[in-house]
Amino acid sequence: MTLDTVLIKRNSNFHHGNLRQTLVSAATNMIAENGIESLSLRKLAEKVGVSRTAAYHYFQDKNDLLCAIAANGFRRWQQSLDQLNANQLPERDKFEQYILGYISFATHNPEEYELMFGRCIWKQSKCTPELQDISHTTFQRQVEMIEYWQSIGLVSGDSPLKMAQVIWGTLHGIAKLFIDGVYADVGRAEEIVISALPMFLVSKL
Amino acid sequence: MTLDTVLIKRNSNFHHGNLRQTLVSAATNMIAENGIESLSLRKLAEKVGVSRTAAYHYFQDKNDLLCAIAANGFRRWQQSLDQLNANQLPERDKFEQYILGYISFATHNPEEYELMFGRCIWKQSKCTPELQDISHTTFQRQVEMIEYWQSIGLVSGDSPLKMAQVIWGTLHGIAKLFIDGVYADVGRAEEIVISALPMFLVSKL
DNA sequence: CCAGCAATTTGACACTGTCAAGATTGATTG
DNA sequence: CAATCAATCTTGACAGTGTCAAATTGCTGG
Repeated sequence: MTLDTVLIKRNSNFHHGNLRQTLVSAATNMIAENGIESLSLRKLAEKVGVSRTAAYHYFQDKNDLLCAIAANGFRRWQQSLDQLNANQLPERDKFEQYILGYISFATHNPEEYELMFGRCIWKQSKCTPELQDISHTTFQRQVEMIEYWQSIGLVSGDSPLKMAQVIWGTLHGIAKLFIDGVYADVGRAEEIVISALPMFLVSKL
Repeated sequence: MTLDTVLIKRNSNFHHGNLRQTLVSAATNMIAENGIESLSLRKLAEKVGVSRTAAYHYFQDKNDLLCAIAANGFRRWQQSLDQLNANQLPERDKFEQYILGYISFATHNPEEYELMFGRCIWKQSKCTPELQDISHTTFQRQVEMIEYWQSIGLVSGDSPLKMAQVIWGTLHGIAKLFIDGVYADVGRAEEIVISALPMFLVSKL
């Protein structure tokens, strides 16, 4: 059976075949448009053309669905990191790209970002093993990047872990304050983060 | 009519007299205990001993109530700032106290803090004029403090506004990542913010 | 003691997440 | 080819939720 026949069959079904994937991406869209607060499983089901409770065969919970969306976000962010590391830029530029990329990712996908780093998901038991895995891995990678930039004398600070935590904190804070509209008169969050960049460097150039 | 008779009368009523204040403080407690998500107007009403919709005579909305709680939080935080500025400490120590105080306030009142800086309230129309006022004032005061610390050569950076935004971003980010449990293995958020402190200073002492 | 006024309650509605049980589907056998 | 089967999806139901309109209560001045 070829891929084509699979697709044709799926289209001819009046139930979906790949409901899980469909639900996740539809939910991601709805969240991006109207905010995470206003996502209801029922509206989602209607949009996808399926009954209210269909999602419960693929997700334990509403929270479970949200975790899947967040996990997707982490995968996308990891791809960005891969791409960055594949570049042949000078390390100083890589660091700058990393910082700008982080802010750009956060401000262009604010709702998904909130899902990735908002309390609801990280805390306690409300976190899928899948999400726990990928988020942990992602943070580990970022620590290693900072560690490397410190080892070549680019980034300052003594403990790599602490420095990674500070840098991440700064990026997260600026991103969130910007997203939430607290920096009322700032056009792009990049303006702020660029002025923060020298703080992290050994030589302020 | 003395204060006593007022209180006696209020107690003898089986309706409350000062429902508004009662509602705000009860809601603040409930939020502190079980999180902002799980606050419902109906449970709040039951706790206060009043009917489901009583709150609607003092607040337009549930959101309006939340704004009142947030505004209270800002008032408390401003008092902390007053107290700090009244001290006769060296400025370098004041700056440190400011930073530690911010983190301490945020981590000890996580839910209230979320209300003060979470998207739901700042953004767009979902913000009471009262809240808008006091939050604006508070930020203004913090900018002035940073401005002063820059003018005496303590804090680095060229634009005071930008530096205030960066510092605030860093504090906010570290506070939030800590509150949300992202710094899995960190005991106190102060550990991290203390290692970030030198970044802001002209001389790294 | 009663009219009027403000504070509070009751009733109602549309929405939400979630569960248990039933119905439908496409695939797999005899 | 037809009948069965397991997976997939749907229907019905329930307890919550925020919020509005209308009814009710309690207090105060005449």
